[in-house]
Amino acid sequence: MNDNQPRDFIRQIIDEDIASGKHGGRVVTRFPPEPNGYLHVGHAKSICLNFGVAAEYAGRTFLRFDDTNPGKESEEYVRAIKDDVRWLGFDWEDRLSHASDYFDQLYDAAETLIVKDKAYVDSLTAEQIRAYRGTLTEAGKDSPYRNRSLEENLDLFRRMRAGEFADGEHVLRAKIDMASPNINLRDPTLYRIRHVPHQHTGDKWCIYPMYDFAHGLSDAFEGITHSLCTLEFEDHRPLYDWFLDQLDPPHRPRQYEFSRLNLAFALTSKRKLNLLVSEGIVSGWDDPRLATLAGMRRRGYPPAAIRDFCRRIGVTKKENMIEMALLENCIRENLDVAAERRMVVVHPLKVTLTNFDAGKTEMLAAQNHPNRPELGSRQIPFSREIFIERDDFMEDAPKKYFRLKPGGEVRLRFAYIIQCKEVVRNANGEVIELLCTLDPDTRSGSASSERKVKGTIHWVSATHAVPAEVRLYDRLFTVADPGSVAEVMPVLNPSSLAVAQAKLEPSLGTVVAGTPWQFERLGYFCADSVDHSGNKPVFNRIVTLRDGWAKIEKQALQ
RNA sequence: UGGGGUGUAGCCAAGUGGUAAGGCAGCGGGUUUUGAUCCCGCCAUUCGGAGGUUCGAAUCCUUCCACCCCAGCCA
Repeated sequence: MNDNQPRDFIRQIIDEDIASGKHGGRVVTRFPPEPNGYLHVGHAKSICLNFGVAAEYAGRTFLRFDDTNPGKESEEYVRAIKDDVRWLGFDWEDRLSHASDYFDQLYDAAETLIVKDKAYVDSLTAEQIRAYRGTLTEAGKDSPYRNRSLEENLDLFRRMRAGEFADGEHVLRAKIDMASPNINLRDPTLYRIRHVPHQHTGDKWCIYPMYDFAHGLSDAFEGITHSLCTLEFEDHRPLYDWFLDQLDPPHRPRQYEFSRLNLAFALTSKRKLNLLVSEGIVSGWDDPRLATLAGMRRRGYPPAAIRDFCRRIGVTKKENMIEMALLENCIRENLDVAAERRMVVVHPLKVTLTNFDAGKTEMLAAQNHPNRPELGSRQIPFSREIFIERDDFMEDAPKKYFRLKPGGEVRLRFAYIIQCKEVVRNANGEVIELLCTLDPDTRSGSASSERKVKGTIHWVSATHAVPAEVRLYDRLFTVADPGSVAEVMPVLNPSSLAVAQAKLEPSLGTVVAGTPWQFERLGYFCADSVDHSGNKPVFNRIVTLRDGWAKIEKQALQ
C-alpha cells in the first residue's frame, strides 16, 4: 500500500472490507468508458482511482467499454480511449472487455426476469411512457401493458430480438413500482429496439440493453468488488441492487459514488467538446487547448504530472472546482526536474554588438540544467548580431526593471555584460534595433567575470538562429465553468492561441516531438507531434514559468 | 411540493468525542548569471446557522439554511 496516497473514503471502505473478509479480501475494479468521445481530465481522475486503488491492494482492473448504445459509438473512440489509458500509464493486461461481450448473458437475464414476473414488454410510445412516469412530486401510473401474461411477454421479447418490430415499437421494462419516490424505480426500460450495427458485435443484435441493466450485471460477471462511479448515479444504486437481488449472481459487487472533477476554465462535457471539434473551433480532439487526454498529451503535459494532480485533488463526495493553478503547479514541478534548458527568443529584437568583430563566432558553454550537473553542458555560438526578447528592452523603464534600457547594462546569459548605447528606429518610430557594446572582461566562467549586474536575459545568435513557429496557448474560455453556460461560442477566448515566429538556438534544430524543454525565462515547450518537422519546426508552449515580474507589474498598477 | 446527496480558509482536503494535518494560491524574507528553481516564515480562537447533550463537540442530538443531482427507448 502506498503511504503517499491519501486515505480517502473509498480506500477506507476497502480497508474495512479487507479487514472483515468481504470479497475474500480481493479488490477488482473497472474503468467503464462509453466509446462515444475522447477521454478528458475528468476521466483521468476515474482512471487513476480505479487502477490506482486496485494496484495498491494487489487487485485487478478491467478496461470495459460500456457499449450499449451503438448509434453513438465507434471504433475510432475505442482506439483513442485505449491509447489514452496506456499513455496515462495504466495497463489492463488481459482484462479488456465490453458490455457487449455479455449480451447473451444479459439477454438470458432479461428472460429470467420475465419468467419471474419482474419484467414485461411495453408497447406504449416513448411519449406515452414519459407521461405515465409521473413527475418528481406525483406518482406515475401503470402501463396498460403491465399485466401481459408470461407467455405473451416471452413471445414478444423473442420477436423483438428476432427483428420482427421496428425501432420504438416495444421496449422491455422492469416491473418494480410506478409510485416509487425514486424515479429510477418506476419500471425502468431494460431493452430497446435499435436496428443499427454495433461497432463490436456487428449485426448480431437489434435490441440493446440499457445502462442500468447492463452495468451492474457486467460488474457481477467480471467479479468487480468495488464499482466506482460518479455522484449522479447515486440514486441509481437502489436499481443496481434490485437487479442483483432479483438475479442473484454468484458474485455481488457494490457501487460507490464520488464527485466528478471540475477543472476551472476546462470543458469536460462530451457534447460541447464534440461541438467544438465538429465546428472546427479547435483543430481536433487533440487540440492542445483542450483538457482531453489527447490534447494534454499533444500539449506536452507529462502523464506523471496528471497522475500527481489526480492524487492531490483527492476523492470525496463534495462538488468541487479545482483551480488551474494546481494542475500547472504539478506540471511545472515535474518539468523543472525533467526538462533540459535551452535559449529561444520568441519575439525577437535585433541587437548589434558594435565592438565585437563581424564574422567572428565564439562558442560558449551553457549548462543544460542548473540543478542537475550530470546533464552536462552544450556549446552555443555567439556573434556580433544577436536577438533578444522585445520584452527585455524598455525605453522608459520603471526603477525596478532590471533588464535592458538606454544606457543600461544587462548580462547575456552564459555570455557577456552588454550596455545599450543607441536605439534604432524605423520610419514609424518603432524600435527595430539596439546598438550595444560588450565588456570583454565579463565573459561567463572567466576569472574576471565577477562583476554583477541586476539582470540576466536570454539571447540567440542571429547568424546561427533556427527559425521556428511557436504556439503560445492560453485558456480556451473566458469563464471558469464553460460546462454550465448554454452556449460555449460566446465564451471562447479569442486569444487562446498566439502564433509567434521565434529564433531557436541551433541545438534545437534537430529535436524529437514530445520531449519537453525549458526555454529559459519563458516556459516549458515541446515540438508538436502533428505539425513539427525538421524543415519547419513547430513548438507548443506547455506552460509558462512562474512570473515574479508579472506580479510586480500588477502591484504597480494598483 | 417527492427522492437522493453535500456543506472545514480564496481553491482542494485531513479530521471518525480530547482541544483544526497537508497541498495549491496569497503575503513577507533569503540564495540565485532564468524576476525560474530552492530555502525560511506568515496565513481558520473556528468547522453553513441556531439551540442542546458532555468535564470536553468539526465530530453526538434537534432544528433551520444553502447548494448539487433525478421525470432518456443516454451513459
